[in-house]
Amino acid sequence: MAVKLTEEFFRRDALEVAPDLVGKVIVRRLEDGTLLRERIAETEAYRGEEDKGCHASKGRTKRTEVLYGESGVIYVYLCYGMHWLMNVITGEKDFPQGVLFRAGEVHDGPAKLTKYLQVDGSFNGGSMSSSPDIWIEDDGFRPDIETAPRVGIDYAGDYWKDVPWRFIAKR
DNA sequence: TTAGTGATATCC
DNA sequence: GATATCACTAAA
Repeated sequence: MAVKLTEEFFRRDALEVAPDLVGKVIVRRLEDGTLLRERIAETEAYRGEEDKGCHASKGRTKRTEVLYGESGVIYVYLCYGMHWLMNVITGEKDFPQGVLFRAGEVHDGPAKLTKYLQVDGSFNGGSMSSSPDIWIEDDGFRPDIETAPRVGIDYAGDYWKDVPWRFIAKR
């Protein structure tokens, strides 16, 4: 029995939402009606302006604007000119925090996920809790979860790059 | 290990 | 206007 996650699910702290999302299923409906499903295997939390790994740490800009918005909003960001990374915003409005979808069970790697799901910049600012094209389901599966330091943010400094805000489903 | 890629931010 | 930076991947 699959339940679609609502905006309330995302309105909690990123550090609660991120591990809760592991084991959930991303469902993507393509324009021709095809349904793509991918169980989430790995997420990372980005939380607050003081988190040097979070884009919002540099202040509120055009790019990070959606981080400050409503929970459940999709934040899609083009990295290195060729990779779309997908996040969902969590927590209250005006507090920048979100969860990055880092890997699925099948498609391991943030850019591979978006490539498979055919997510691009046009999804930025959309909603994960009320969009007809993409949403997340809870089918009751509860994996064991491991934590680890986040990756790809060595520039963030000794403290922030080691914070264990990465959540991985055990196999 | 390194090249490739382009939007964004920051600096003239 | 120009340059530096980057939550990555693939190829070697």
